[in-house]
Amino acid sequence: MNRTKRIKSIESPEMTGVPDSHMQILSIIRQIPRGKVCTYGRIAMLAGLPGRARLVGKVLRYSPLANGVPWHRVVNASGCISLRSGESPVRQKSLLEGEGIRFNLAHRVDLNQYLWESRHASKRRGK
DNA sequence: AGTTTGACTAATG
DNA sequence: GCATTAGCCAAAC
Repeated sequence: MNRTKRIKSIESPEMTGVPDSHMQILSIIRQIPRGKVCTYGRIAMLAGLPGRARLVGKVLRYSPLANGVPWHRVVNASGCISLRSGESPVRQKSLLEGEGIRFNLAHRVDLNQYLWESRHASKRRGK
């Protein structure tokens, strides 16, 4: 399957520069409900791109935030906010706190409590 | 065309 | 828990 191959011979001359993988990733992020977070790695996995966590970050960086994508609900595997240098994590933190998400003293969220696991799962995660 | 970089992560020590 | 390493891959040098 060609996930990075962009088809030139498509009916629409426009919008041919967006790889399928990016659309998949954005699609997953859009499903993160309010008050929950998801990790880069898990998003990649749900998008059918296991191991491509960095691609998720890249997509978010290049994607205009005007896409209705709840970018602020994406944190790293440690529950910390990962932001590009230059940007303050305060904004993302505020947005999450506004949804009822609490941060601990290490500025981390409790993934045990807030991680969105996409429908089913319901795996036993400690207590 | 080779190297570096990055909104990442799991595995080690 | 922190530092290092290795995998990852597309864009930027």
